Amino acid sequence: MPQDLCEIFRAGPSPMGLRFNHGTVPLPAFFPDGTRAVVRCVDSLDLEASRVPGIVVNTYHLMTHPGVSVVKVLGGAHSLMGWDRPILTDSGGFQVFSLIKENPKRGDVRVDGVRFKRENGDTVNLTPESCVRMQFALGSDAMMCLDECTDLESSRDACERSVERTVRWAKACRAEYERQVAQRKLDRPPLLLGIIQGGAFNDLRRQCAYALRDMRFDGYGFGGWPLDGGGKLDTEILRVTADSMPDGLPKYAMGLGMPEAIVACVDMGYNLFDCVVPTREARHNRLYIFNEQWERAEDIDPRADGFYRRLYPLDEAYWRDPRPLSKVCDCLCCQRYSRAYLSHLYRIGDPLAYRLGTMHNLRFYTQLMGRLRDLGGQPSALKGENSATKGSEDD
RNA sequence: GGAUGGGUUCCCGAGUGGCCAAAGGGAGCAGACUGUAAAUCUGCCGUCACAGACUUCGGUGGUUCGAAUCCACCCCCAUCCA
Repeated sequence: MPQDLCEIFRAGPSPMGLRFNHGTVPLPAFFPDGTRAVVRCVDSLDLEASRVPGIVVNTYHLMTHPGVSVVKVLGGAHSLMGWDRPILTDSGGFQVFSLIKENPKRGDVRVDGVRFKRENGDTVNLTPESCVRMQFALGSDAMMCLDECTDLESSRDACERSVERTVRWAKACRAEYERQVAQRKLDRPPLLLGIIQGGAFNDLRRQCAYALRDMRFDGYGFGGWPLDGGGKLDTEILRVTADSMPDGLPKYAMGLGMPEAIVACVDMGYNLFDCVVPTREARHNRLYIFNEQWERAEDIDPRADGFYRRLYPLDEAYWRDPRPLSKVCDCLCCQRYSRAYLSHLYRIGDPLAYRLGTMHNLRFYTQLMGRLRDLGGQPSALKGENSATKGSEDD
């Protein structure tokens, strides 16, 4: 069983980290989204410089461009991207939610999977089996089961159906996964994580979680959309779901989130995160900085009020500001350039602005995760370990 | 000196008699962004005592109930010919 790959939880009181085929990652960890095999505006050296421990890519989007077979021919996603740290592959289930529910013309959900309609008229099918096979072909370190997403507004009927499908698909994913592992004779197979649905209904969440636990996945994800229309987090449903996941395995809060949401989720037991916020917002003139009162990285306290704020580089206040974005940050931008220069780059829309901004926001997130580990409550950083620490974000 | 095409609100640029304070871009300003259809999207964008009024379409006169739109002259710009 791949269960023993999760050394984090085998190591007793001093856990080590989540072991992937491409390195061990101390938890809690944040993986930025590189949906289409690129974390937008930065390359893999930039990601390493930002101490990013791993990334998430998307099976559906890669199936569309450049095509899974292309990625496979090029040696998998790691080789394609020149990235040798862990890659988690998302299944594409979320795209049912974000693409098809927004616009039903883009496809439909069926009993045995999802049918996407491309703009050129082609249709592509995503089934639990094809989804798992593609994630193997991509060279995934950790793959997600195909699921059907709901949100807080979804009706009980819709959530029951989503749980029913998600569980059935999970079972099919599990079976296909076992077939692939046997067929490929893998001695170190990737991780396979199940996704818990159930919308805003506590009992459905538990029901889904327990059904998935029977399939003994290597970790569990909170699926769905735990935010209301105003962007407010439903902490109760997150907590109920976290509590229904087995301890000692990855608890992945998919798609979350804002810094304060991550802190709250870590306190609930979640230890793995991904989100587009740091990268997208860097491209949208929003940079994250820790409280400016703090002089050193060790001062950062993510549980303090006002532990961070957003800085808008276009703001006139920074046109002549010679200071770095943040005193406590060691990213390329903060080490080398002033707010004034960055502001100028944003104003003229130079791609360098987006690169530096993205690197900075990513470093903000990796620093945040590092501090959360240091301050405990969750398995702390892997310190002093030698060979397997290449995913570590710590200095 | 001659010919032709032009001069529109910060910029580019539609508009050739009323439905025009004037399309559409851009810039500017203000928001949004949470398993990325997102270097994107939304709103505002002549002035004011703001369900109304006032001032704008190179200038000055004129025609008309009514003109950015028609006429006359003038001033600029572009290209071409001498």
